Amino acid sequence: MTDLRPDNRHRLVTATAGLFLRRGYHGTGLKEITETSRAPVGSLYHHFPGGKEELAAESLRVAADGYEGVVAAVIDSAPDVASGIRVSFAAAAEVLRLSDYADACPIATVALEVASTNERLRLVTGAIFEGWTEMLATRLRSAGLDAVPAREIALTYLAALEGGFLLCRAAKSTEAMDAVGRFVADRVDAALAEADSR
Amino acid sequence: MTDLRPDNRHRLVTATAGLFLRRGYHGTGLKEITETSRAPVGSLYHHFPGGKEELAAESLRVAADGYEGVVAAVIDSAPDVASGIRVSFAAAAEVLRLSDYADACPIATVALEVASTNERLRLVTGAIFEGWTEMLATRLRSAGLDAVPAREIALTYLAALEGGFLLCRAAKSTEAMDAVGRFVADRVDAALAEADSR
DNA sequence: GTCTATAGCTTGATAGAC
DNA sequence: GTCTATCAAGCTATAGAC
Repeated sequence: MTDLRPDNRHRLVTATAGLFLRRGYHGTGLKEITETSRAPVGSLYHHFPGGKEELAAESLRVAADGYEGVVAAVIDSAPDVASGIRVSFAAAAEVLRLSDYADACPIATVALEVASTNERLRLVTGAIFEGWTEMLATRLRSAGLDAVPAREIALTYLAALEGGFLLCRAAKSTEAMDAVGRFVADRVDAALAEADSR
Repeated sequence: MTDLRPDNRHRLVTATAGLFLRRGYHGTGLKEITETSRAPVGSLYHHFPGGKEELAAESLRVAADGYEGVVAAVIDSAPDVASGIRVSFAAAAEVLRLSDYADACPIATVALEVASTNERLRLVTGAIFEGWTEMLATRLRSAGLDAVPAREIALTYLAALEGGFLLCRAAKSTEAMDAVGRFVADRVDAALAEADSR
């Protein structure tokens, strides 16, 4: 997990993303960031003149790109979208269990923290969720759904996954993720069956 | 919104709950809490010897009880559970819009912040979500569902609502809540229809 | 029980040598 | 670009008068 690259800027970004995942925005101090990335404070302010906020914006975007890539790969490696979605929920539950319920969405905690207090970061998180939704909607359209139901199901998938992460972390149990996974995958099956029958 | 009771302890709790809603746990300082509740620091530590953590635990429980009461009242005032659930999603979207996307779940932000960093508060948030799930499952059982599907749908309802809050706040749009509301309510309709036909 | 003052530490940010 | 020293302001918590 530790970044060994001799590149302060890169290590600052990955360390920040990792700390946000478990501690959130206000729970992560610059001291902790510079310590775990082994970069001096001056280096942080050289690469990110906007300070913590600017570093946070870039870290969120990088973490989001990585997460989107992983989810897309999981879905695309399945024989069809519906089973890909089913597998992605199972994988989310498995990662939660293996990480003692720490590794969940790299954006959600910060998104809630900044939603009403930091407009710049709120826009960053909004754009990330919009990008994820579009990634999913694209795959559902490729499977035969019209644009409107594809977007609706994509939003429902994402909301269910995020709500599942929240309930599972609070309970230290994967029961909620298992329940929402079944629900969403069944819905996708039904929507695709209906589209095929036309 | 401001509490006018001449009771320091009570005002501390309600002020804390209100601040957590918009700023989260680490984003809320004791200074802000004592200022908005017009209670001195000494009074805080007299009533809550455990400091911020103990005050937070009680504030979360009080806010959760209030929220559960409102949701239960909304659902119970509808002619049946399915339409009650439909109305509750519409009400959540309406409150979001009216509050400029600030008034959402009073627990979620803190729950994510503490999930991997504060075991005592994590247990408090876990118990709250469990209580809400049971409140919903009870109503679904009363409507005719068996215990297992009732619990599954209750968990899905809650996860969808929480995920909807997250996406709506980040986007400053109710699109996600509208989408998940339709999906969950339709699913409840289907489950109840199947139970009735037996 | 109420309240003020303040300790002790950490925070985000800056200045300036190298 | 890198790094250290340091700042002012914030934090949580405590002491002790009333």
